This record gives sequence, C-alpha cells and structure tokens, in this order.
Amino acid sequence: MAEAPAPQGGSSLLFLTDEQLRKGIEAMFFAYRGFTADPDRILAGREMGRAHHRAIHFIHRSPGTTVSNLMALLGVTKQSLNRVLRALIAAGLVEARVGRRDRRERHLHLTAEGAALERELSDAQRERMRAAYRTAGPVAVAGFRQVLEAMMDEESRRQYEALAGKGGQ
Amino acid sequence: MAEAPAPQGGSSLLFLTDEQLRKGIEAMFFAYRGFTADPDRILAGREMGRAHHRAIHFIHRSPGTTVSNLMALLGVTKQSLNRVLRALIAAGLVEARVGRRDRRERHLHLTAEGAALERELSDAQRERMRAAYRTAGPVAVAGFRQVLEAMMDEESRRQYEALAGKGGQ
DNA sequence: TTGGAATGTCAACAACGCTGACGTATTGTG
DNA sequence: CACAATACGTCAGCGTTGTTGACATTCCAA
Repeated sequence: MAEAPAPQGGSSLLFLTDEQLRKGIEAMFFAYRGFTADPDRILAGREMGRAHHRAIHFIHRSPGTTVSNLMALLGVTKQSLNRVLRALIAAGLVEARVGRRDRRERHLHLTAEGAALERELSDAQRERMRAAYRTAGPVAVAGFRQVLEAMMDEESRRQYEALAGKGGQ
Repeated sequence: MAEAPAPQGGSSLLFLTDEQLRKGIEAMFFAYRGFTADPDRILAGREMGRAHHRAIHFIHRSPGTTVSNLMALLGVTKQSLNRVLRALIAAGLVEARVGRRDRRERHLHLTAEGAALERELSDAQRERMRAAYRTAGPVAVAGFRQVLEAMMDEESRRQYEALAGKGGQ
C-alpha cells in the first residue's frame, strides 16, 4: 500500500491516492486550528467566542442583513443565533433596526464599537492569511481556493459565491 | 478601497489584497463546514461527535500512541480527552493497553469494531476530498496543501510533518 | 378576519472545551 | 531507601455553542 511503484506515466493520478487524501485531511485539521487561533485569543478576554466572531464578520460583510439571512449563512438555529445576537446587542456592538417595509424583520448593523472589534479580529486573521499567501505564492493560492470551493456543499457554495460577488471580483 | 486601479505590472501582488484575503477566509469557513459534514452525520446517531472522530483518526494513524501523545496532537486537556476516550473504550471501539517498558503509560489501539467505524468515517471524508481533488486537479492540490501548511502554527506544522513522514513520502 | 411568516423567548439538554484539585501507580534520582 | 517527577484517571464546576420543543408576539397578505 505504500510501496506501490508507479502507475502509468503521463497524466499520473498519484495525487488521488488514499495517502495524498489523508494528508489533505490532516492539513485541513491543523490549518483550521491556526486559522481560528488569533480571533479566539482576542475574544477570550471578552467572554465571547467563535460564534460571535462569525456573526460580526457577516454583519460587517452584509450590513442590514436580517436575522433569517444570517441564520441561513451561519447554518445554525434561530435560538442559537439569538443568544449570540443578544450578547452582541447588550455589549453595544450590534444594532438591530426594525424593518421599514416589513416591520417584523430586524436589520442588523455594527455600531462604531462593533466595527472596531471587527477590524481588530479581521486584521489578525488577515495577517495570518497574508503571510500564508505570501509564502505560498499566487499560483498556490489559486489552487487553494479551487480545492476549497470544490469541497463545499452545494448550498455553501451558493452562499459563498453570492458573497464573493458583492465585494468585488 | 474597491476601485483601486492596478499597481505596478510585472509580479503583480493583486493576490494579497484585502479582498482576496477575505475571500480566502470565507472559503475556509464554508469549506470546513463541508469537510466535517459527513463524519458529523455518521456520528450523530451514535451519541458521538467530532472529538470522537479526531481521536479515532489519530489512534488509527499512530497505533499504540499514548494518552499524552494524543493530548498534544489534539491540543486538548487530559480531562477533555479522557471523557472521549472513556466513551470510546466503553463502546468497545478502543483498547488501552498498559505499557510494557513503562507501566504508567496506556497505549491506545482500535478494536476491530473501532477500525470498522474508522473506515466508515474516513471513507466518507476521503470521498469528498477525492471529488474536490479530482475537480481541481493536481496543480491546484499542490497549492492547496502549500497554503494550508503555511497557515499552521509552528507546533502544528511540526506535528503535521511528523505524521506525514510516517505514512509515506 | 384569518393564516402564515418572521421573530423572540423559555426550558432542557448534549458535546466539548476549560481550570482546579486530588488520588494512584510507577519510575527515576539523589 | 526516600523523595520527586511523570503518566494517568477522576471529581466537581463552569462556559460556549449547538440542538428540540413549545409558545407568544407582531405583522403582512389573501
């Protein structure tokens, strides 16, 4: 299983061996740990966690988004999200404005203080990402994104692309 | 911020813009969700979760590993790991053998049943990874791994490389 | 007016991290 | 041998983040 010589030359499929796949799996595990380490550290002192970071990120990304939208994006229940939003609102980081056309909806916005925290968090995360990108180079980065996109569920890919469309590209 | 024209030509650093970095961050978020979705689904019925999967994975990967080793690899406390190991041992999936040279150590092994579950879990995860790899192609896969490795903490990278060395290449 | 959609809230629970403290073998060292 | 250190297990308590289920409110729309 490890001493197989080499298959047919040409368009080698060696990158699809179980061994290569396993390495990819382990790389995802270890890399994701690094990916979340910096924001986790920052939020630890504020009695908040990863869920708050995610909510802040996507509210920043789509100001005025509704609770339902955010729920779908984060893939959690309204009860779970509500707990997080309540904390963010209580802390003065997020504001929920009643919808004008549909007054049942709550449109979510970051306050100045919330935007400041968002910047602190994303600066840290972007800095790590930037270092990784710079080390790996533009060709590697293109491949990185291709594989990640192919790994997503249909639904996630739709959401990802909808977001990507908004911010440029 | 979005309407910046283009910097100097040549070795363009456009892949290091905040916009590109943000896309990478969001891609990691959505992809990791897909990455863990299949094992999560399988384990949901067995009153187990992601932590059990990780323990099973690394015990399979390094049979005979000790509790301390596993603790360092997973980056959790012994209390947290102990809870998971107790469940796995009670379920007959893992066996803890007293060390021969050092009888304080417990060497962890999968039972036949544990190995069967490991196969079920990793088959599902590998299948998704294989599909993503096939879609993206070998060049993209190389870049994918390069960026992930650059994203890891020092300590994680050491562990990742130690593991990679064991299984070939 | 009535049904349904959007939201909020209470209660209960589970998974999985953490700290702190203590106990028990076992091993290595002075 | 005495003692310190190591490896492991366990109890107790706590925090974050996810889940269901049930129920209330508000409001749009047919």
